[in-house]
Amino acid sequence: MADHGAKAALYDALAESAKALANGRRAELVDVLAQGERSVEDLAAEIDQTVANTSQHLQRLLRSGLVESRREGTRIYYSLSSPVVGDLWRTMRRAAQEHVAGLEQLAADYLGDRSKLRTMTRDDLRARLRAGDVVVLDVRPETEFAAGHIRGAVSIPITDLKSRLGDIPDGADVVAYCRGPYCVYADEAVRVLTRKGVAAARLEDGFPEWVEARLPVSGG
Amino acid sequence: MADHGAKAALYDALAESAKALANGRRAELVDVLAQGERSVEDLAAEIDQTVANTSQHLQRLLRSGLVESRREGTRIYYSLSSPVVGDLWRTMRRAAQEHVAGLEQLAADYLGDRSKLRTMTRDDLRARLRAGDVVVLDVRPETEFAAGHIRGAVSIPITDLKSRLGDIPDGADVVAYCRGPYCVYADEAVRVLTRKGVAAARLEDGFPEWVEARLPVSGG
DNA sequence: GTCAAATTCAATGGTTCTCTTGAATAAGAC
DNA sequence: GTCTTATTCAAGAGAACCATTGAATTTGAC
Repeated sequence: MADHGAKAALYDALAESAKALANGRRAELVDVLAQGERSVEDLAAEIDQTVANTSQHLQRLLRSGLVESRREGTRIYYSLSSPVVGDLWRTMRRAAQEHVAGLEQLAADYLGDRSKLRTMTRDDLRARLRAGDVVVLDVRPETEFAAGHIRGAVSIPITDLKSRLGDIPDGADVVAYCRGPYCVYADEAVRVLTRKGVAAARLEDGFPEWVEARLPVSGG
Repeated sequence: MADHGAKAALYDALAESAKALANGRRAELVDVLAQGERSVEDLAAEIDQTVANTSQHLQRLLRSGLVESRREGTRIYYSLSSPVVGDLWRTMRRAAQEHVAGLEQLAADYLGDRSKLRTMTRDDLRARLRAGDVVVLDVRPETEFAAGHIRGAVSIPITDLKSRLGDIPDGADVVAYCRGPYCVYADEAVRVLTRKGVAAARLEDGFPEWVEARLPVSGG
């Protein structure tokens, strides 16, 4: 290596994108931002941190170039700079899933017992959608649905589900989805629906993965 | 969020895979390991660090699960745990390329002026290989070639290139490749060949990307 | 202009990271 | 057993990271 300084500097810079995501709180932020843009206050509530701390994490992401911001009146909205950032987050999650010790236990601690929840793969759902014999339920907040959703899906935010059970046709077979594989909303929805006697399954992963697989979407 | 502790712990664990790569030296290590297993001493030389420091970085990678090790006599060989790790490294690099400020300059500082080097995409090379009118030159060290290479490629390590120019048929159109888009070997090869009057281009990226694209390989 | 709301800034303390140094281990050769 | 080689361990100093706190800034409403 003739000139190690230059090589080191280059690889340090390449590692910057990993550094930006090398923190649980920032990972949470990117996970939410993968659903669409959000204000600082909103994000702070999502990751259960103070606004000041959230702001600092966002600025770190901003400096790394992985996110962008725009001002609208007194609010500032952050969003992912490009789809590559979502790819990075998902790949990173996949690597952790496969290799990080103890991850399954932590997932179980947070999500509860998933073994009794029926799940469905993207391909299965795609086929069922073609056949038209399934109700696809988007249980994310309304704004995320508006920013983009699985084509043919119906929006009932998880917060409204109990009061809007009447919206679901009798005898329907429901598939619920939300933000991704570690999002609790779809799990919760399946539990609620099953208790009410509605046949329900959870899509294995969420909307961003559906987009990544180039399956049909609406909105946004 | 009912139980933020569990969510935070889960996302901290997901961020572990990013933390493992959130360091320039470890990025260099993974880049080399993507070519095949290596001993600690060997890796230390590659990244121009002390053996002790290299060992500590390797153990960090080991703890994260991204790499594995095996003992052979007095040597210990490290390797990537799975292809997902290579995916992660490449995705991370792509994200940095697209978003990290100043990266191009740092690349130029390390690699020198590439503007005069003819380049070729994977698809181009694939077509030329089918046509059979090109000599593909693997300029990585012999052991990396042995661990796997582009089908039909010839091995002339960059260190031997000047003394083995006779091995290259007269009038050949040469495409050189090495470890990846930030590897200097192929650049150097193209410069040497061009100076000697041999028509030469550099494959845009290296062997791991060729494998990732599921293009034909031999060996390993 | 004043006031309120959303966000950022600046300073602090505790934790983790990173490189260095020199000693300790493990395996093979003799 | 001794010696050599490859690797790891242990301790320490300086830097970077992260959550907290309270003040400062920016914008819009009035």
